[in-house]
Amino acid sequence: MTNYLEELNEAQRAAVVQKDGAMIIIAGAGSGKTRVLTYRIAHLMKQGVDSFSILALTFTNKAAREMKNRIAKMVGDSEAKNLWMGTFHSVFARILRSEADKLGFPRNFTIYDTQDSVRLISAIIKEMQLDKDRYKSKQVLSRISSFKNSLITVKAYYANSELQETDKMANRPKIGEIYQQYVDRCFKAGAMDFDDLLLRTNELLTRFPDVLAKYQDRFRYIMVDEYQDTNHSQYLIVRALADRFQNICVVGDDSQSIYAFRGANIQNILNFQRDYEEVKIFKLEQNYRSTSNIVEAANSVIDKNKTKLDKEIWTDNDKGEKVKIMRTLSEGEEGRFVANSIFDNKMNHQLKNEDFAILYRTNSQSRAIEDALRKKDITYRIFGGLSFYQRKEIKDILSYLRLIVNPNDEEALKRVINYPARGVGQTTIERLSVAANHYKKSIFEILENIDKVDVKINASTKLKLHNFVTMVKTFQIEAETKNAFEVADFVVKQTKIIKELEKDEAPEAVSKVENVQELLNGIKDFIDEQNEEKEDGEERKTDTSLAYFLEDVALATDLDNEKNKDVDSVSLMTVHMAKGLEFQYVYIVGLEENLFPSAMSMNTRSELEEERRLFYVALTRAEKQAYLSYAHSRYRWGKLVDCEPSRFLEEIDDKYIDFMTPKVSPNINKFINEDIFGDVPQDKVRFKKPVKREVVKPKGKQKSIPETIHISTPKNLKKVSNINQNLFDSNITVGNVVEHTKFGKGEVVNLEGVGSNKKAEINFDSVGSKKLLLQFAKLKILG
DNA sequence: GAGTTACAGGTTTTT
DNA sequence: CCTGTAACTC
Repeated sequence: MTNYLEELNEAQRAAVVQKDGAMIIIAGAGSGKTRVLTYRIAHLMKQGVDSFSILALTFTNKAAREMKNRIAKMVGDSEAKNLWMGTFHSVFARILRSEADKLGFPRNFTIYDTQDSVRLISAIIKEMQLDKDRYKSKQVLSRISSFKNSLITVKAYYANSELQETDKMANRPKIGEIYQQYVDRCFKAGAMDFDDLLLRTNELLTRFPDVLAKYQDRFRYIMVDEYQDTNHSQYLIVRALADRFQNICVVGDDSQSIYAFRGANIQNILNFQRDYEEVKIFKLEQNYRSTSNIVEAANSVIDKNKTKLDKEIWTDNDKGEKVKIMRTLSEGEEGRFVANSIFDNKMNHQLKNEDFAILYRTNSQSRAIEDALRKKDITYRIFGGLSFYQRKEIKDILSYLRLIVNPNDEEALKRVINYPARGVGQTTIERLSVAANHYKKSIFEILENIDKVDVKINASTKLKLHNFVTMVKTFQIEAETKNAFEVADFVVKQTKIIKELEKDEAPEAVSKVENVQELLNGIKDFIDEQNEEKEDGEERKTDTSLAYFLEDVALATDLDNEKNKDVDSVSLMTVHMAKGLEFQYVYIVGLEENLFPSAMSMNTRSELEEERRLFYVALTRAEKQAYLSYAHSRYRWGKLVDCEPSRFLEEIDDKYIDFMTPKVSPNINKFINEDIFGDVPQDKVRFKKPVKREVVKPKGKQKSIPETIHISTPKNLKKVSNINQNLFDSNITVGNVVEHTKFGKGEVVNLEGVGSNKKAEINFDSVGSKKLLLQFAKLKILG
């Protein structure tokens, strides 16, 4: 091991060598926080601290993995392996598994994801015959979630008249009852939701002093990364565990606290000094990541926040280019600007795709960007959004696997009891659910005893249910001797899910089959990894591999997904997902009022300050250059809305920014084609009667854009649609790969005719060659 | 009970 | 825009 301490600056080194006691590291963006954390852990071990007694809690599993790898390089694989490292959720899920029986949960408890929770709450609301418009399941869940994060149990809720009053005033007096039902049903199903993983850990540590003592004794050195984003529940866990030895090191940056919406409490970091004795404070204020223009620009924005810890971020780095701001007319133009700019920068500076990131506030913004990147042939990768494991076809199979591990898992059961269809309808499920509540058993237990319980179900349905139970039991027997991959493969074959998917002739169905295949491959990879670890001496039973896999899946983030990692691509993600990452060139798009800052978060000062921190996080991801863009109009729910530039743009000190002038195409037709109609969905245009098309007059200097563009007056509305269609489709050339709503993918092999008679001969993968009138065919150009 | 269609309604952000 | 659900038919 080289002399790693010399690689650190003074402040960093001081933090690394501080061994005992409570300490807080205030780490500004790009100040080498990860390095300090990893070196500190390695340093502890070098000083003789047992690796088994170090607990490091990170924000993502990816961060934990990377840190572990870096430490392994310093202290060796076998030692690094013993470290307890991971997210709060994954570390305490592991601990809860081994202690589950104390809380009355089975060891193989299921982890409900948000979708499972929402479905369960919907079911409860329905069963209680409440008005589902007044009790919106998502809102109810988030209310319950906030209770749990504040450690307010059902009992505590009923003891708190203020909370009940709030719900009464909001016209939702039954929240407590729903909460009660929800907790009961989760318990009966042997399931914990995300919040339970923390809440139940608190319960475990409070109710069982011996368990608390055990883990206090084990974790003699505790580190928490991204402390500013911990919620009350997490805060209490940390405090309980650290109470005995008080060797607690928290790292964070109050300026980067962006998770208040899920219960994060910024006070945790602001008050840390009050919670422990003799807290040592370290401030990492030198930024190594970004140019000084970026650092200063970011500072000038975050200065507008009132609530913050005192610190001064500075850098020795070059000035670099100023932060560039680009105004565009539409989201389509914004996309093209980004794509062109990436293309140019790649050429001019010999960069790879992976040097670029495009960040946005909401996932739905990715679409326009994707289209533009595809047209420019720039490979990209989207992080977040609907994750692979949340897709219907995947969740269905996972539900079967979940049932094998835990047949009481009610949400899994309800998903698959009639998929593929086996004649068990809604009424049957409702009756079973009523019976289950009545007997205080799970639905599966009712099914097992279907002949002994009093439930109005006819004989033929009973037989079907019986067969279903037998099938699940067969799977369980398989799982006793086979590994997760073999079991999953068996399940897919037995249930004939692939055949079911193939019945569907829509083009999306093909990719569903592929996804199922991919899931199986993923399970196989997982098994291989497990086996590798086992060879290294770690014990792990094969028969639990399925349970482990499911846990992994439940707690994995999209960032953890290693798939396609090696393909050089531009990264697209929300600003939230980008926290902790860095890129040479960063594009932050959609800087408009009501979008960023979000319309939902402008009501209070603290909400707005969080949005501002979010913007700060976005800006400080950039190493060399940051581009900010906004559009004058954008489609929201299929409707064109006008936008105003974000207030955050004005908040940046002028010294650090440069306004870019949009390129104006000399060819006015091209302009019409691309900028007015290029990104308009056809069915919307039809109702807009664009006889005379007003073009928004851009503010500020703008060269030769005419104020009004005339288009030959159409005879009727249908014609309008055709004109647009032609403009739209005229981009198609021979060799293009296109997608048709019915026939799927195909290649354009020939074009003939003009105007509305223009036809394309397309060789479709699925149905072979077809000639289609472009006027009618809805084609999407893929490349 | 299954399958199809029509329609409402919903978007921040995620473990 | 997309998804989930209600209504309707077989």
